[in-house]
Amino acid sequence: MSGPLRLTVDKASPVPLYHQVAQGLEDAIRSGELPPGTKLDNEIDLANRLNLSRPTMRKAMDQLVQAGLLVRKRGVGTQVVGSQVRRSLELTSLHDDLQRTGGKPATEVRDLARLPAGDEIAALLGVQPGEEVYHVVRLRTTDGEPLALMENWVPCSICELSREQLAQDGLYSIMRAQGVGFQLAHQRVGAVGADAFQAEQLGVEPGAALVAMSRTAMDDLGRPVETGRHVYRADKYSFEFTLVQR
Amino acid sequence: MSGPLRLTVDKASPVPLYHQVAQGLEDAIRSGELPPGTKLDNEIDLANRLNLSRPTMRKAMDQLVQAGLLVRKRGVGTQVVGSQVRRSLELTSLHDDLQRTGGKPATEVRDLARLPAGDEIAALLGVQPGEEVYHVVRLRTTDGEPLALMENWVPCSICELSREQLAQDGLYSIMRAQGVGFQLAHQRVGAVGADAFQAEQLGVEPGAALVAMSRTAMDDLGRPVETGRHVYRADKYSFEFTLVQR
DNA sequence: AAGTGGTCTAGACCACGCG
DNA sequence: GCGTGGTCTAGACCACTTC
Repeated sequence: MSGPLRLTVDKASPVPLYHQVAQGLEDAIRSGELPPGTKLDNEIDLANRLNLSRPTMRKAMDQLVQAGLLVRKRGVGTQVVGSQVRRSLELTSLHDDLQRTGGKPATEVRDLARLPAGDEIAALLGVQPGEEVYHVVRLRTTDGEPLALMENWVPCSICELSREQLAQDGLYSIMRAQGVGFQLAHQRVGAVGADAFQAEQLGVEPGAALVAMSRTAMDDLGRPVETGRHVYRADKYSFEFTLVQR
Repeated sequence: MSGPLRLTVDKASPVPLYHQVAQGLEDAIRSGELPPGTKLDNEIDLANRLNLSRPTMRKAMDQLVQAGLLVRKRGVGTQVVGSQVRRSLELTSLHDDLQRTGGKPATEVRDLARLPAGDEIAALLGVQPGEEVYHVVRLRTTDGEPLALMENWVPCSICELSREQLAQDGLYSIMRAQGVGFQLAHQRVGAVGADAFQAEQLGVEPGAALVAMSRTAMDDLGRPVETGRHVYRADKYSFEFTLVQR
């Protein structure tokens, strides 16, 4: 591909240039304008054509390599990954994981309580055992079908939670609106057989396989602000991601 | 932390400077020399102290931010993430995922055959239906305990496989030794109830929850070179990873 | 106002793959 | 040998946070 590749950047925009370029390239790839296997022009030409410096151009391409859309090879060039399986699984969203499934999501609050943290939860949240934490249990449904049972703990010192908000807004939205700046999260994904309560809530047989996820999220100072354990119906949910060789 | 932080770089080494710095910082963090919550000096001072340019210093720190070890905040500074849960789960290894569990891993080859690709496998591998592919079934054990049942497909045109090699070396090692350069992989992780064969092989009850993983790996030209479906005993295996807000 | 990270530039040299 | 990506430099200006 040495063709035109209509792509423009707005140097006056507050959006970083490398981000504009990355977005434009990603759109071109996902739209099929740059089909799988297409060879891109070299970095310097591309940079010149957009009136950018090479480091800026490279930073844009770095993002797409990281996302698994481009493949670079020294001495050869850069190509669009040759596969249909590309999909959009960046793993970067710290928002609720369920947005992308389509359908009509709804959340029912099964429990909301303030209670003293047990040893395990206290350790995960980096607070003293006995310090008050919120305990939240929610059932997530799409189109009326149960999808996930979510149990979360949040230190009461960090924000305020109410049933009304939780039914509407998602835990992360509520916390973010109160000034909690999420930065990173550690996750563990496995499988577990449904216990009686989980089976009843999710509408499956006891012992049925469920996807189990534990997560601890941290704010911009690197301190834990939320931890949770979710179980998902295995027939309706799985985690997807892209690994990149570094 | 404005202390010395003994950290040196070797400008003559073939190892990139930013990688040396990232490695040194990571070691200092994991060893406890830089405890959770420690505030680092600013980027310019650090760069000067190591006789590096700021972009190089930043690139090193970028890696650790990406790995979830550091947290940056504009106008404030950079800190070591405040949590014990840090762990070493970069998700970067395209090697077999099982190395890190310790124990004595062993692999038994349950099947190795050349057969024409079905529609689904052909689509995943980007070959014509009916083209010959290897079908590999292996059982992975640690300390004699079954851990995973692995089923893989590889186009015969890409490399040669034998039972002897497979019992010894791991699929990826064999393929890499024959010039296949892995670059990225798409993975999907979920849960599934064990069928009769899986239950027998893994030593669990039929219907027991298993961790299910599907993966398609691609070479440096972005073409699929391997696809597989693995099931793991849920009590012995889970996937861990770190999400970073971008 | 001062200090921090976020972005960007315009060069440079090197290592690698290929013809 | 040539073209490619990989690395590195020495600056610059801006946006944001804190005091």
